[in-house]
Amino acid sequence: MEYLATLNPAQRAAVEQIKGPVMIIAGAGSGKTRVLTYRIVHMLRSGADSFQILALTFTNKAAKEMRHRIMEAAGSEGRNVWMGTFHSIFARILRSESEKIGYPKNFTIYDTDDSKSLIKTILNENKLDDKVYKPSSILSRISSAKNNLITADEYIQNGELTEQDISSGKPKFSHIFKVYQERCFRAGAMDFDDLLVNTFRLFHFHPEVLHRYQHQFKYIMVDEFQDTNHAQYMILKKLAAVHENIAVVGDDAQSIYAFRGANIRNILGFQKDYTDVKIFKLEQNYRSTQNIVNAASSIIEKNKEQIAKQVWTDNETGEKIRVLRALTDNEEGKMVASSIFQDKMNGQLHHKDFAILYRTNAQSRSMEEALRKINIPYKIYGGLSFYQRKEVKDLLAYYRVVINPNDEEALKRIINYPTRGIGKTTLEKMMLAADENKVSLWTFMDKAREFGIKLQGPVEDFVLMIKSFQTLLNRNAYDVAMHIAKQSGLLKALYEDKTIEGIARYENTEELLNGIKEFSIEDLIDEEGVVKTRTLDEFMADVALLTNDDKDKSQDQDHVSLMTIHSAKGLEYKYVHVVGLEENLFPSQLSLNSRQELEEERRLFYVAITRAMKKLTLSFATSRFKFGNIINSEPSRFLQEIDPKFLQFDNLFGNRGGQSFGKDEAPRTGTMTGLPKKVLALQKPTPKPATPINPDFVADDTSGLKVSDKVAHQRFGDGEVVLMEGIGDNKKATIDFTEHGRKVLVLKFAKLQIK
DNA sequence: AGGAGAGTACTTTTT
DNA sequence: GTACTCTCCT
Repeated sequence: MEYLATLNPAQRAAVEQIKGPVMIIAGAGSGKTRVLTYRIVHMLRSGADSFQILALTFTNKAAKEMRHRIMEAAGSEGRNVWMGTFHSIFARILRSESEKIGYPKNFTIYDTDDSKSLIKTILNENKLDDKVYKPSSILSRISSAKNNLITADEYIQNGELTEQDISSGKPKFSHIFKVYQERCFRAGAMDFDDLLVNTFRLFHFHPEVLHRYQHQFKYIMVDEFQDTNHAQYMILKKLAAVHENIAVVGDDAQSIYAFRGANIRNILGFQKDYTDVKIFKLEQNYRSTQNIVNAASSIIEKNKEQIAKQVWTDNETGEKIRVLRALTDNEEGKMVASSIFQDKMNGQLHHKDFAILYRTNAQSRSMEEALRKINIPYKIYGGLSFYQRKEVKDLLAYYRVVINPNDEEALKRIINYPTRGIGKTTLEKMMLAADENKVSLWTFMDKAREFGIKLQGPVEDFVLMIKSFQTLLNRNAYDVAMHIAKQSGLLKALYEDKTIEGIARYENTEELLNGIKEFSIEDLIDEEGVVKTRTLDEFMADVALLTNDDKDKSQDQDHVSLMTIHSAKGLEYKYVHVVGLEENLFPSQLSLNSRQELEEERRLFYVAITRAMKKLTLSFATSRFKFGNIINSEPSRFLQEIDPKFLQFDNLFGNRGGQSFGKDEAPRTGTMTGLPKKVLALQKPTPKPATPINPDFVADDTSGLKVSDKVAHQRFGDGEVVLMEGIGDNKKATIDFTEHGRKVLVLKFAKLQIK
């Protein structure tokens, strides 16, 4: 039991308690993954069979990481542990049981795009305005109903819910929900949420199936428990009901998925549902310096809703947290890039020791540009997944249709791609007729004669082509995949496109085919030693659940990592830059409506800063591109919530730190340099823009403004133009103000008098 | 039916 | 700025 010796008392106690309900509250950087891994090792050493262990995570990344660590610690024994995301494990169960609840074995998994596309179709057919019924918000409402295990029929019966829809101007919502569900079912398709709902239904209506899994999973572990939603928790409770060896690990301070239905209250519910629960708190942080840990604590204590715990560390005090101020988002990128360059040189570090974290994917652009300019290798994580690229989805859609022709979303994608003379009108007519007859689009096309309709030649040809592909399905996955890619004409269409993007698309398609090739040569050998051919439907089984890092080989290359804070959860880097600390960006404008949402943003910030081991740098820009034009931005309130004794204000470029935001800037000293006074004012509810000094101030027309013109600004007083740049609405003037220093003003907004 | 050009709406976060 | 949608022309 040598592995136990490396643990601290709290960790060790949590590892050794493998029986009964257990809750582990694990602060950031407290060795949570280690505890989870060693717990599994401990189970195996205590005589458990690996296939009796179920370990659930929330993201692919976390699952992959844990699998890796277990293989490391427990060797090949670890291979049989049931480990994966909720969605992938439940998909696996449903693959073998789906017929019991009326779905085909080869059911399709609709991704978000498929779901939205189906919703758009339904809106169209019902002549509903997609400005009122926005597909994304319809989908998220359907999703949240499902996450709470509310069926479409129950929804319609529920007066409170339908009342909400009426008052929000969407009285038809419940109808859309119902039709959506019927259409998914008819297509033999489950969306992401259905994987949970249907697992619950399976267990609920088929006790014998539940019984089997209850007995199989003697030990259950759940990572990131704070991120589970109601449906997931209800399934867990069912699965754990026989052995009750269920351990949940989580940190309420890192709950960042409430927007997706995650329910922190599950943590409280767990304590109520299992009164004999043993609770362990992991509070010692092994990851970060004292400055970082303490700064993080000073942030998170602003939240009202949380479980009391004291995260602390034995590590060195470390450097202060650096705060950088930039004029524009592009300049922020330059600052971050050159700061990485300098730190790397000074500290003899690798690029992979650095990460840049941001709130929204759109922010990656300015960082990328700056890194590229000074030749720093980088890699963007997240963003558009390989499997979400149009050309990849197109080819996958062929495979989906061949495997499950009722898959209407896939069918719609490929029926006229490459173009084969089946236009929009024909398609819509057929879809309407199919719906009237309550059959799938494919069934209608296939059996058109029985409905007394003669289809156009191209449609008949298409049906025959798909059927010919279907006869090949029991062969080797790669052979079939390649055959379809060629015979459908898709590969040819892509090959003929010689634009840069076209070539990239062709290469992506090739990459997908290569992936299938790799998959297909991993022959399976069964107990009798017979080599089993890997088929295309096996490859396709959970392709909808895969994300970028599932096919990523270049893990250990030396590059700076760029990602959203959400996808950084669970990771750590020596040097971390959190960028875009501006009001309306972080915290997001959309989160300012309620305290709950603001607290989630704050937890997100907490997650961001606790990723850093050695040094943390925060940055913000005072103006930034949005919707194609420049908007001014103010520093985030979060900057201000950090106890200033942990902060240090730096100015990498020139002497801008002494500049002010407002007119009433007092001289600053020492580490306070650059601390915007205006930020302090943000503590008050809504900061009003500064009132004009001179109410009679009248601005001149500045269209003819040029360098060395003398001007006056209503707040900054007198100054001289030193630089003009940009055209049209983006025309900017750099002006040296006598009392307020140098500023760049966008003429469209700036009120200036020419002297 | 299909493509090109113009117009518009948009940016949270992920399975 | 971009991605998607709509409309108009061939």
